[in-house]
Amino acid sequence: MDKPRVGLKDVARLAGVSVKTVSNVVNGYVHVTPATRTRVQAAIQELNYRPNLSARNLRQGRTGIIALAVPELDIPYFAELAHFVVACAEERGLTVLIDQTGASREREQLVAEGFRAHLIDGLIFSPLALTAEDLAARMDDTPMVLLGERVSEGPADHIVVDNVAAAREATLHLASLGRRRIAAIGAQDDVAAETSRLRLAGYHRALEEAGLPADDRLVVYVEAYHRADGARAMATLLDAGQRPDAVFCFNDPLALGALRTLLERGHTVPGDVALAGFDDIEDGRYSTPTLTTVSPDKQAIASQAVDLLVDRMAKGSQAGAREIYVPYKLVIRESTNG
Amino acid sequence: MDKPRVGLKDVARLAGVSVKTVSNVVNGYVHVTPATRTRVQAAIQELNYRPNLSARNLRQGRTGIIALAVPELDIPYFAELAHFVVACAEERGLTVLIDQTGASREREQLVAEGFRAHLIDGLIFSPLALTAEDLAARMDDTPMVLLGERVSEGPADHIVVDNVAAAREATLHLASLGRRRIAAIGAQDDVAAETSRLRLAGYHRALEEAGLPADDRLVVYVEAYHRADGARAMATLLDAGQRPDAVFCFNDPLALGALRTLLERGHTVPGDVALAGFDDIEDGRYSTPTLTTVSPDKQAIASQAVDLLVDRMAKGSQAGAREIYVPYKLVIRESTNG
DNA sequence: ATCGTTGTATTCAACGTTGTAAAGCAGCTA
DNA sequence: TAGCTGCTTTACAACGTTGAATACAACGAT
Repeated sequence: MDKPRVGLKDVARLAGVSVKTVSNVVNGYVHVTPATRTRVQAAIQELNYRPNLSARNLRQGRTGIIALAVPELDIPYFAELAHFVVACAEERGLTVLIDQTGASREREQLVAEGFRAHLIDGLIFSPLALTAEDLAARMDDTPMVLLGERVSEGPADHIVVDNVAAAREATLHLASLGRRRIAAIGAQDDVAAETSRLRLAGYHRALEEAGLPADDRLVVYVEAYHRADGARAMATLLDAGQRPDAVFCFNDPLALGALRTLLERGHTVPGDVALAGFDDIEDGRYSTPTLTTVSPDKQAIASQAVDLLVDRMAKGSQAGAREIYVPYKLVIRESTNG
Repeated sequence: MDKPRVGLKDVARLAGVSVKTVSNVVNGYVHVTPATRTRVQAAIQELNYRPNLSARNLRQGRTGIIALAVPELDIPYFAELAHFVVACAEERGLTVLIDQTGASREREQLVAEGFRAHLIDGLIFSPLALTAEDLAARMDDTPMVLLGERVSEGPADHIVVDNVAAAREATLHLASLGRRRIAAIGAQDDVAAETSRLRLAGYHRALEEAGLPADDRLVVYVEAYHRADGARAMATLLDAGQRPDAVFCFNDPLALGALRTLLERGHTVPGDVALAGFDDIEDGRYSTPTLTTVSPDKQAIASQAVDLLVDRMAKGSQAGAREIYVPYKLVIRESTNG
């Protein structure tokens, strides 16, 4: 009951040809007699031969595997993104291996350092905790595409959503409803929290443009971007007697958490408080009320990322760092339009 | 600007030792002089050497990679499961590669056929569309653990939640609230939809035990298990004038979709209609009302799956097919307990 | 002095694959 | 028949790694 471990060699012996001929058949090389081809294929069938990818990769120096490193798979945004990335990669004959960094700086450094070196041909990386220096100090030369803010001057490509503009647009939308006490949930202390900073900047810019005063008490800091954090943040606001008449949350789970707290305490949405989120995850399309949100084109993010990566894997580090802006749109739903 | 491609050879040359010695250092072999070890490590550092996993794997016949094949990553249940599997696998030094089958029979067959053969050491597979025959006909001998119903007599291990018992318990809970017209959303026509069948069986058993008549008009069939399907199913029920006073949905997204339709049409939950789901995804913990649901121990599912797989990868196909029941509990929240 | 023993380092071959170069073998033309 | 051409097939080496076998000291015990 041991493993036969069939290789080209075995197929070759059975078909009465050389190893290379079998290899040629497997790879669809043109100049093979139909007769030979048939015979070889029969042998392959009979032995249930499968090419050994490790060997092939060793020979070719490529593995056909790319890694996608995200903070957590159970954050819907990343799950949806992963879904698209896996699909895009497959179209291009690539396999995706998923790393969860848990948003820990240590794990992210490991990823950037290339601890998967030689196993992956490229890396799509959505760092959260990594600083610009961390990324700049990267030694590994595996091609990499970064998702999210441009945090480094290194030679890595970036796929970016214009967070400032999007946050501004969402906040202006709230202001356009006549709301004057517009809160923000999702600010972060962390030096590395670039995304948070940009969305906050957009929020502030919008307030200014709308002629509204910026009130620090309406900006709530959070640890993470889960529903629990949003719920807690909203509770903090309310407990402090700072009931806003609108809230811009820096992502959808935060908004859904905030929504929960509001409804739980008897406030109406959007009546008492209008609510907007960011990311357009599926949950927000079926919550009650449905959630107004900034909808980045995730399909575009995924396909651009894969395209850029494939390009860089092919050409080596020829091109300088590219930065690609992916479109987004503000989707207005019930939570601001009851 | 070409790739230096450093290997043991280069490190060896720089350190002035043999290739094998470097290999020994890398692998932490005991009998190496501290002096030599230091020298080699310095060389490794200087050249930024990384072991080539393809080569190592070729040599050892193992890759350290396992695959997790699930229908879709953007179904929260699978995303959460993937999260745990990736984490468990990592603890055991394994890397996870994720395949999305899209619940297509064709893709699932491909996975079962082992199109990743020689790339993965094992497979954790959550099939949806595959029939028992498909699985029985599997040629590939990569160790495999199946998640979900036992659909085959083959030599594969199964991790199972007692769907009948869980569905029965959820339905009985609804009955215990005094509800008499209890609907079910999530039945499926597909021959392969074993899970759906079992949950339906549990539902029927509960009705019987509670002395309630089974009414076919209260059982709604769905295409898939997304929120959209649940919303549509609920609309169908209501449009047919069959307003139930409780609904057991075969998973949480269905329930959340149904909830959306109910609220949209002005029905109260749980006042008019009590609602229970299955899977305990995060969304249900923050919806309004929060969702009563069957909560399978996902952490246990993941760790058991990885354990079983590791075991089988080690021992070859010694043991017969094992079947492991994972605990679940009914979590009662607002949607049945307003 | 000889023999093991132990610790350290090396050589060799092999894992399964494919690129390169070249050989074999037709069917031609001259 | 010799020489050419184009198709088909082959032998060989190499990718980077590690297990097995082995060489070489240095050591204590006989």
